[in-house]
Amino acid sequence: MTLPASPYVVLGLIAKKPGSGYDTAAFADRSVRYFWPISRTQVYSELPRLEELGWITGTLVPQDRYPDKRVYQPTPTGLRALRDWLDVPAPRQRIQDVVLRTFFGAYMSSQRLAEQLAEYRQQAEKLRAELLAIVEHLDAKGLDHSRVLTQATARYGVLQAEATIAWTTETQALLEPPQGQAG
Amino acid sequence: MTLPASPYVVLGLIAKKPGSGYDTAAFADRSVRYFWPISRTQVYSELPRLEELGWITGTLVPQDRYPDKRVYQPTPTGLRALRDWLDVPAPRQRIQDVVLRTFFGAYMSSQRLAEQLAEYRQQAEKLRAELLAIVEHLDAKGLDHSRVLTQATARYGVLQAEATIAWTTETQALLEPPQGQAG
DNA sequence: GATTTCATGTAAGACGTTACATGATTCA
DNA sequence: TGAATCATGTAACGTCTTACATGAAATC
Repeated sequence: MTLPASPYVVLGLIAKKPGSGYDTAAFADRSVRYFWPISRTQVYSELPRLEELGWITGTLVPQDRYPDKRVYQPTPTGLRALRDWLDVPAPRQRIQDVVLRTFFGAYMSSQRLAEQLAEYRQQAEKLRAELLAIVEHLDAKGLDHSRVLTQATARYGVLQAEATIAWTTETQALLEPPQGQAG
Repeated sequence: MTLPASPYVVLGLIAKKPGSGYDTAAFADRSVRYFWPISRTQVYSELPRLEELGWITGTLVPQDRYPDKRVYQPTPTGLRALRDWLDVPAPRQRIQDVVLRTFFGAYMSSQRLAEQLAEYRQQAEKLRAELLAIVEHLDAKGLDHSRVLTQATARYGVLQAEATIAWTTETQALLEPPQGQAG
C-alpha cells in the first residue's frame, strides 16, 4: 500500500499547524497552493484516512456560533511517517516534489534535502540541454509561423529549467554549513 | 457539456499529425509532454470519444507485421471545434494553458493568442508581487531554520513567475507584425 | 431584505493512472 | 533462448473536482 502525495501534504500541514479541516484548507491556500494546489474537499477526505492510520488524532470541539468542529493534531507515529516519506525522493521526482520537501524541511534530515536538491538540479540541467537541442533542431529546419510557435514552447521549457537551476542553487546555499570567517 | 483540456490536446495532436493512437501518444511524448504530460492510455480513451463527436474519423489499416491499426484524422468540424476552444481562455488560466495554445497557435487567431499572452503576463506580474510580499513578511518576522525554508519555497514562486514574465514577453514579440524598415 | 462570507461537511462522477493482455520482432 | 521493444489496445481503480447541503453572521 503506497499513498499518493496528498495525504502527506495534509499530514505535514497539520504538523505545522494543528487545526480543523477548514483551518487546514485555509492554511494550504496561503502556503502550498503556490506549488501544490489542493482543494478543500480533498483535505476533508484525507483527514479520516489519516486518523485511521493513527497519524493524526481528532478531537471534537463544540462551538456556539458555528457548527462543531473536529480539531486535528499529529501523533508521534504520524511525524515519523512524514519524515520517512520526505526523506525518500518521489518516484518520478518533479520540481514540485522538491519544493514540497523544502517547505516541510523542518521535519526531515537536512542531508537528505540537500541530496534531493542536488539530484534535481542535475535533472534540470539535462532537461535544459534536451530542450536547447529541440530549439536548435527547429532552427535548422527553417522557421515558418507554426515552427516559430513550436519553438516558443520549447523556449518556455528552457526558461523554466533555468529558473529551476537558479532556485536549486540558491536553496542549496542555504543548507550549507555556515563558513566560519577566520580572523 | 464542457470537455476538459485532454480531448482537445489529443484533437490538436491529430490535427498536426494524423495517425494511430500509438503514433499520437509518441508524438505527445516528444512535444507537449514537456508542459502537458498525457499518458498513452489517456490518448487511447479520448479517441473513440472524439470520433463520436465527429471531430476525427478513424480508418482501419490492416498490417502484416503488427496488429491492425486505426488511423485518425481531423474533420472540418473538429478543426472548428479546436479553434473555438483555443480562442477562449481557460476557465482558470494557468501558464500551461497559454503554452498549450501557443503550441497549437497555427489553429487559432494570432490576435487571440496575443491577448491571452498579455493577460497571463499581467497575472504573472501580480503573482510575483504577491510572493515578494510573502518573502519580505518572513524577513520581518525573523528567519529561523524553518522560516528560511518556507521563504525558499516562496522564492521558487518568484523565480518561476519571472521566467514566465520573460517568456510571455519574448513570445509576444514573435507575434507582433514585423516592423518595416524604412530606407 | 438580499447577497455574500464563514464554517462545516457529504456525494457523485469524471479524469487519469497503473496494471493487465497479446503477439510479433529484434537484440543480447 | 531469453529479454526487451514495438505496436496495439482493455479493464479496474483510486484520485480529485464539481456540485450539493446547511445555517448563522456579516455586509450591502
